[in-house]
Amino acid sequence: MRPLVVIAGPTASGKTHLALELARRVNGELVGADSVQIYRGFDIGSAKPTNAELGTINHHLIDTHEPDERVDAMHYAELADAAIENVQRRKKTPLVVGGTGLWLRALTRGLLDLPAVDTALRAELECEARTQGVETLHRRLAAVDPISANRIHKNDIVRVVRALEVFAQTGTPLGALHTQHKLGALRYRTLFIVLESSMEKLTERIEHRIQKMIASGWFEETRALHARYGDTARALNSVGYREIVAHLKHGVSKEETLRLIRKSTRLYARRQRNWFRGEPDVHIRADANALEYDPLAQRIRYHVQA
RNA sequence: GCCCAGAUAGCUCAGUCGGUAGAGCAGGGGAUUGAAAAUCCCCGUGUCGGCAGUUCGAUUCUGUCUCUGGGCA
Repeated sequence: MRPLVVIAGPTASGKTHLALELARRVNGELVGADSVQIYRGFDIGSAKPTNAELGTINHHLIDTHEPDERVDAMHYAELADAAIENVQRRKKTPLVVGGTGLWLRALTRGLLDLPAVDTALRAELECEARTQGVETLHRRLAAVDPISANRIHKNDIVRVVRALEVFAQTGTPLGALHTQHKLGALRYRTLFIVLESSMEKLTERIEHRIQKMIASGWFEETRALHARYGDTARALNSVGYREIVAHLKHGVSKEETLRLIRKSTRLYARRQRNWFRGEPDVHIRADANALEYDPLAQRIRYHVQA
């Protein structure tokens, strides 16, 4: 197993900054793990590292896909495996950095071994959920996969649809597969760093960052993306972008839009914190400021060379 | 100075024909196995402005005081 550094944590916790700092010290390259940064054009609102910040540091899986393409967790993991191999072949250290928990888990531990998503089937189920109500689908799920039905709330359209989809594709209840699979062991020798911060501090940083994004033209960026891709870009439904789209389409005031962006960003940060809090095999949990300098670089060098 | 309307959760307010109260917003907690920045779930005790009176019992009725808004001088 080859070594790998993973830097995760909530939005605005300083992941990118730390990753760039480390990349310089350990001769590393960035491998993104971010479900919005992977799309071209989503620059300002996703806090994508700028060319100036990157300098000579190479990056992978950032800016690699068109907004109307579809990348899911499993596909990401395959792409990331390839990117990591590529970096390692050149005797450099991959620094996986991002806040998309499921993608990181897919990469570091693997998901269930299942057939690729059948988009037609999914669209059909979604349509049924919309016309007949999710509860109807949930009842159907209870008949074929009681374990999942019991675990998934009847309003959780994403998971109800996914479970029905898996059963339709494989004939096996997803619930049964889950009980067998558990969480796999780490697929790489990994130094897993999770950045943590109090909500107060995070809120402050989020506020500051949003101001900066607006000043850099986030509204204009969103307007252009929406004009070009409309509903075909799923990332337009992500934190901030979705609020700006509502402003453009339904005339929500700018003040109200900013208020809503702040709110959903904070909620998002909390969701991420919850996710990473429960993640096993994390080696370092700390505030980014405590990690920027030598002790960490030393440990990483040690870890990587060991 | 007089008249009227208010004073209840962090904010805006509802309500209790007298038995100590609940919505929205704000805020908080949690789930998460190919949509994941997605999707979903859970959480409301506060001298009911102060004091006194009536009452078995007052946030509710009465009086008074304070503050706020509006009107008249």
